[in-house]
Amino acid sequence: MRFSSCYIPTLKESPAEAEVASHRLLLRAGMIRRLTAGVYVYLPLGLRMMDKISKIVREEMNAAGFQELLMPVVQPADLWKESGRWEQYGKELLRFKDRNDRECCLGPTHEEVITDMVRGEVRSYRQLPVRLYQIQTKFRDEIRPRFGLMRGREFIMKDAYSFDMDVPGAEQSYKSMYDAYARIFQRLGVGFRAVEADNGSIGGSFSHEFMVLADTGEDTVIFCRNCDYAANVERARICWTGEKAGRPCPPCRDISTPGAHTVADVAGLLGVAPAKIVKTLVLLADGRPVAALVRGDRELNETKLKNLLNARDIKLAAPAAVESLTRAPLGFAGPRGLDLPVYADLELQGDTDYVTGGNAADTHTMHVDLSRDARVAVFADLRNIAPDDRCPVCGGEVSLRRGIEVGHVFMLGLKYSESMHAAFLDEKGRERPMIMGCYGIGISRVAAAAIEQNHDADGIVFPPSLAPFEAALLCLDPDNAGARAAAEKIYALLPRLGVDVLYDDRRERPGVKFKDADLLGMPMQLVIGAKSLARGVAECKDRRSGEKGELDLDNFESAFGRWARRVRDGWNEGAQGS
RNA sequence: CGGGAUGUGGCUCAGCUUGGCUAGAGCGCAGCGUUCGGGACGCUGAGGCCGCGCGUUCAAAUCGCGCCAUCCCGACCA
Repeated sequence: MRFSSCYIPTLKESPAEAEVASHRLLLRAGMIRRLTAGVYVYLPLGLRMMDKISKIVREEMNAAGFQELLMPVVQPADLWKESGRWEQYGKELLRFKDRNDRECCLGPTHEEVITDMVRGEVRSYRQLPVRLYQIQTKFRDEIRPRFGLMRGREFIMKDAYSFDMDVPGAEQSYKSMYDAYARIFQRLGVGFRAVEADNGSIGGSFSHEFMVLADTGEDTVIFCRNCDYAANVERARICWTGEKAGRPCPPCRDISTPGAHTVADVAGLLGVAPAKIVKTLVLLADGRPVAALVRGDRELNETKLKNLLNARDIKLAAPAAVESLTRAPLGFAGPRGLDLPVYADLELQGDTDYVTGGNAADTHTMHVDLSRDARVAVFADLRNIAPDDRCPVCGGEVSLRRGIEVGHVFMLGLKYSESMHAAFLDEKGRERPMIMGCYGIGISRVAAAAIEQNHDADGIVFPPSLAPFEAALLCLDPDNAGARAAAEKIYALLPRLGVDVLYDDRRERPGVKFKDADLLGMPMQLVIGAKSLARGVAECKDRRSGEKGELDLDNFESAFGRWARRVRDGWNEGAQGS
């Protein structure tokens, strides 16, 4: 493509709305524009990038034996009522009525639609497995859209679904998707980890997330430094190997702690370690109040509590509710004499003689032995894993890193096939539910994550596999007939070598072209000007390493071929993953 | 939904505290000229319901109230 005829509105300055690198650079490079909160236009360059990603995804999906189809964005409410998610999904599901007053929604995912379709066609085990995917626009009315393409409300997703007749078959489908995902992210040149994850509102029996490691990620993942255990913190099991404390402690005593609302306040005032304080949190599980206890230096994991209680929804109680339930202002709740079901983190069994809230204003209680002084319903794993914890598999040391969830594979089991009656007849003529899996990749989010990982002070540093163009060709002196002719010749040649090129033929000053080429981040830069022409060469620059060289114009094709291979190899060596 | 911030030409921002004359700058855009290897320079010019509404006032970008939008921090997810 000739730059002069392209719509690539680059920006010299960063728009104020963009905070993180990928958002800023996508805007500056003229790849996206915001239409409204969390909804973006993909400009030509941005669309080319999406197409590059989609192409790789399609190749790997097809290779894994999945077939592409395309499902509608608008879906009837009936299907969602059947699966039970019309009530479950919450406000993220954008609902509306059509002219006939029928309830509809915009598809945030397609389990219902595809299950409905498959159950209508598939009757026999002979027709299984069915393995399908699509690349399509999704809409989720997110509470807080953020960071450009990272968390949009409207976004592009690849979603795949498998229907198998038995568990081994379903596991085979799951495995082939898991492997395909690893290949996809490797080919896209992003550093990633596959981690165990919670299933969330999709449901099912187990799942893995594919995380791109980046400090701006919204998730935290932990992985073992010794074995290959890796998990989302939401999910990471904690192996508490301590002994149950039998150590007796003195009787409880209330103590005045005016104004000490936080663990830090109490620790400072009483001169005790945060680990000797018990945090008492009041939550509403499906509207029912419960208390959760964790050590003062730990964080409650609400997902674990939600799963333990089998609750649909869990949230911290509002301050007013806490006050009426504990008869004390926020910050002074304690398990002693509390008239609520109390759930305590396992680790709290390891000691006695804790400090807790006193359930009265400006009061804490010392010398608390939870098994003696409180009625704890269950001790369970309820907290987030921390850097000082050990790997639940091998006991090794763990690391915590931030990550961006770009893919998620779910073993759904019977969740949808039972509620929506997707069944088949097996070889003995018995009716059995299909075993399902579903698998998502956030195509637009991958783009953001890749840029988050690959950029520098000058702009984007695109991995070749998803660069809108693999090469930039700059003609610095378009008015010089010789330079122009040489550039045109290269421009005609590169596509024949399988390299798509953005040819900057604009009548702009050289500085403008250099800046734009760096900003747009094409992996290979070629420069032709009167100066280089006089030496009989085209200059070349590897965008990533910044390494410069010269390619002989007389022998251009082979010189370019060698250099291009070096640039690509540099990326392949850099690619990592697990 | 709670907390914080912001809203002034296409972009980045000043002006608002202490109301007052024709609302400014840089970038970008158009024309002309000089330039021409890392976002040039000069001259000329176009472009603004100062987020919207109501109010206070002789007078509002500026003060008050309400609304809307956007961004950031916490509960969801690809």
